[in-house]
Amino acid sequence: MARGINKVILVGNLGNDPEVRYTGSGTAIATLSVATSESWTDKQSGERQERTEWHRVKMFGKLAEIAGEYLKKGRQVYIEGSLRTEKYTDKSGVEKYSTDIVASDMQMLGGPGGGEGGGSGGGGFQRERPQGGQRQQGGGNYGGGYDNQARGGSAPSPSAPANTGGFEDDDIPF
Amino acid sequence: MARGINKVILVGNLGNDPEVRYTGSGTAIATLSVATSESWTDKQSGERQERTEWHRVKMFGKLAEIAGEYLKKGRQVYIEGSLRTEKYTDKSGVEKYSTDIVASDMQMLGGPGGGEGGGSGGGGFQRERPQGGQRQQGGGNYGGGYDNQARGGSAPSPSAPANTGGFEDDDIPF
Amino acid sequence: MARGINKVILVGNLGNDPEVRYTGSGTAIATLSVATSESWTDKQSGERQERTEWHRVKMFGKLAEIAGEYLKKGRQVYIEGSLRTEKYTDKSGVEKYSTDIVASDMQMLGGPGGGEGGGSGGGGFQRERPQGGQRQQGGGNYGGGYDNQARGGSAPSPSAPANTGGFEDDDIPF
Amino acid sequence: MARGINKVILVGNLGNDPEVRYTGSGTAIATLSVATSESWTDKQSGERQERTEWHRVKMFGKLAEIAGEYLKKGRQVYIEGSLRTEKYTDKSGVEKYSTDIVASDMQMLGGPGGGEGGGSGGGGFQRERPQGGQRQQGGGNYGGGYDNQARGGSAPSPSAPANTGGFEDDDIPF
DNA sequence: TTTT
DNA sequence: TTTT
Repeated sequence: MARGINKVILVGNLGNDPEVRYTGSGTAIATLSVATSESWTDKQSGERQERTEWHRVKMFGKLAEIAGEYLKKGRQVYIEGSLRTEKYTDKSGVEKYSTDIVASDMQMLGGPGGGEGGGSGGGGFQRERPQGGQRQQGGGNYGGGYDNQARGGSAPSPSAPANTGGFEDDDIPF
Repeated sequence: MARGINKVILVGNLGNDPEVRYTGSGTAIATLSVATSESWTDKQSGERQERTEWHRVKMFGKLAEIAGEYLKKGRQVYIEGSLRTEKYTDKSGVEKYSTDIVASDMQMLGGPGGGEGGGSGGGGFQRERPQGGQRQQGGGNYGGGYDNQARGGSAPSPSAPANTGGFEDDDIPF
Repeated sequence: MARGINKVILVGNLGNDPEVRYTGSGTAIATLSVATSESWTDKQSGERQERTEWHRVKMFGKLAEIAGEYLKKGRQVYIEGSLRTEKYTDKSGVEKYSTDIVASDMQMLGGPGGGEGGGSGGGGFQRERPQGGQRQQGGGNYGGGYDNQARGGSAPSPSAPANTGGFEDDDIPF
Repeated sequence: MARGINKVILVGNLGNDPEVRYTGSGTAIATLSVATSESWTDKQSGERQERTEWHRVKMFGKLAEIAGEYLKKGRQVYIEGSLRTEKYTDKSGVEKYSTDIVASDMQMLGGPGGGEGGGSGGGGFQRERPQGGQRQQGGGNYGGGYDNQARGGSAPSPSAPANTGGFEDDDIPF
C-alpha cells in the first residue's frame, strides 16, 4: 500500500550492456544505465546545446533476467518504475546518496538495435502491465510478463508472437 | 504481454457515487464518472472559458469493491489505467463506440471531500503499484491492494469473461 | 489552467499514414491511428490471445506538420496527450461519441519501421534509431520541439545539428 | 527538444514549507520536499512495514512563485517533472551527487490541508499543461499558468549545469 | 520533514 | 454529474 504516487517513465538508450548479478537466494538483479537527452538552441548564442541525463535503473527477478538476456548497449527501451534514494557511507566514511529507478515494467523499443546486433527477436517481448478487462478474461498469463508484478513461477517464456505490429487496414475502426 | 504502452493518468473528481454491480461469478465491477476540467481566459473576449472532460472509468474485483465502499460523489481521485474502446450496437441497431478507462490503480486524494461528507477515512486504502525491490525481497504483501495487478489468492476471479464492460443501452455515454 | 490531470501516454505503431488537413486559418491538423496490443496465454485453453487497441490521435499545428511529414504507417511512436470526447451527430442524425487523444508531445521510436519499408522518413528525423553508439551519426535531430508546448514562431527546423544522443562509455557516470 | 522521455509523476505531501530564493535576474527558484510512502504487511512477521521516499523538487519562475505562495507543509500535491542529477563538491571537498525533480507542472490536491491550515485560495491556480487543440485555436491563455512550459520571455533558465553524472565505483552503494 |  |  502506498500513500502517494512515485512514478518514473523513461524512454532512452542503454549506455552499456546490463550488469546482472544474483542474490544469495538466486534473485537476479540487473543494473542499467539509460540515457535521455535533450537539446535546444541557446537563445543568446544561437548555438546548439545538449544535455544528457543518465539514469541508473534497477530490475529484480524475472525482469532482470530478461534485461540481462535481451538488452544490449545502445538499445532503446521504455522503462516504468519508481524513485528510490539510498543513503550509504563510502569507504572514506562519507555519507552519500544515490537515486535509482526501480523498474516495474520494461519494453524494448524499435528493432533489436544495439551496437553488436542486439538480441534477436526482442520485438515479441515487449509488454505492458496487464489491464483489468483482459486480465479478467481467463486468466491473464500473458506468456510474456515483463512486469515485476505479474510474475509467478512459470517464467515469462520469451518465445512469443513475433507478429508485432502487423495489422491490416481493416482492423482499424476509424 | 503487450506490444505498446496504453496508459492513462487522471486526477479528477467524481461526478456521482460509483455504480457497482456484480458478474454472475461474483466479481465486482464499478463504473465511475471522473471529471477533469481546464479553464483559461479567452484572448479576444477576455472572458473566462472552461471545458470539462468526463471520463468513464471501469474497475474490477477488489478495486471495484473499494471504490464502491469509499468513493463518493465529489471525491478527488487519482486513477491509473488503460484505454479500451468497445463497439456495440444500440437498441436502434446503430453501431457505436464507447471508450473507457480500465483502472489498474486508484488513490483517494485530499480529505474525504465530496458533497455529502464522503466516506470517512478511506486513507488506509490508497495504494500504489508495488515496486520491485520490496516485492522481491520477500516482503511485499501490502495489506491494502488497491491495485488490480497484485492480487494473488482469492483474486477478482479472472474468469468473468465477456461480461466485463458488457454494456446495456442505458450504460451509454453518460 | 486545469483542475485535474488528464494524461495519456502511448507507445504504439501507426496503422496508416497520418491524415493531414488544414483549417481555414492554415493550422495543420493530423489524425493518427495508433495501435497498442497485448497478448497473453489463456489459462484454460492454453491458447494465445491477443487484443489490439486502436487509438485515434489528433495533433495540431507544428506537431501535425511534423507528423504528416515524417510519420508513416507501421512506425512506432511515443505519444503524450489528453483525452477529449466529442459528441457529434452523424449523417443519419444519430448522436455519437468519439474519444480522441489530443497529442501534446510525440517522439518517433526505433527505426523508420513500417509495413512497406517505411518511407525514408526524411533524413534528420529518422532519429531514435538506436544503433547503439551509432545513433549520433546522423540520426536524430529535429532541431525543434516536437512538443506542442515549446513551440514559438520559429518552427522546429527539421534540419539541424544531428549530434544528439551519441555517447562514449566514459560519459556514463556509473 | 528531447531525445527520449524523462518523466516523473508524484503525488505526495510536503514535508516542509517550500524554500524560495531568487536568482540575480529575479527568477524564483523553489525547493520542495515531497514524501511518497508505501506500507505493507510483512509476510513473515505479519508486522506492518513502511517506507517513505523523499523527493527534492525544484521549480522555477512562475511555478516557483506559486509554490512559495500557496504550498505549505503537509499539503498534498501532484508534481510532474523530469529527473536531473547534479554533481557537486561539498564544503569538505567531497564529490557528491544529488538527484532532483525539475517540475514542469504542479497541482495542489485535496483541501488546503497542511498542519497550519494552509493557504485557502490555491484552488484557482491548479493547472495542467495546456493541450493542443485549445492552444492552437487562439484561446489558451489560462490565467493561471502553473506550467514551466508555457513560459515565454524570461524563461527560468536553469542554466544547463552540464555537469551530469560521473560516478566513481566507490560511490556506488552496492 | 509529510501523510494515513 | 464533479471541482475551483
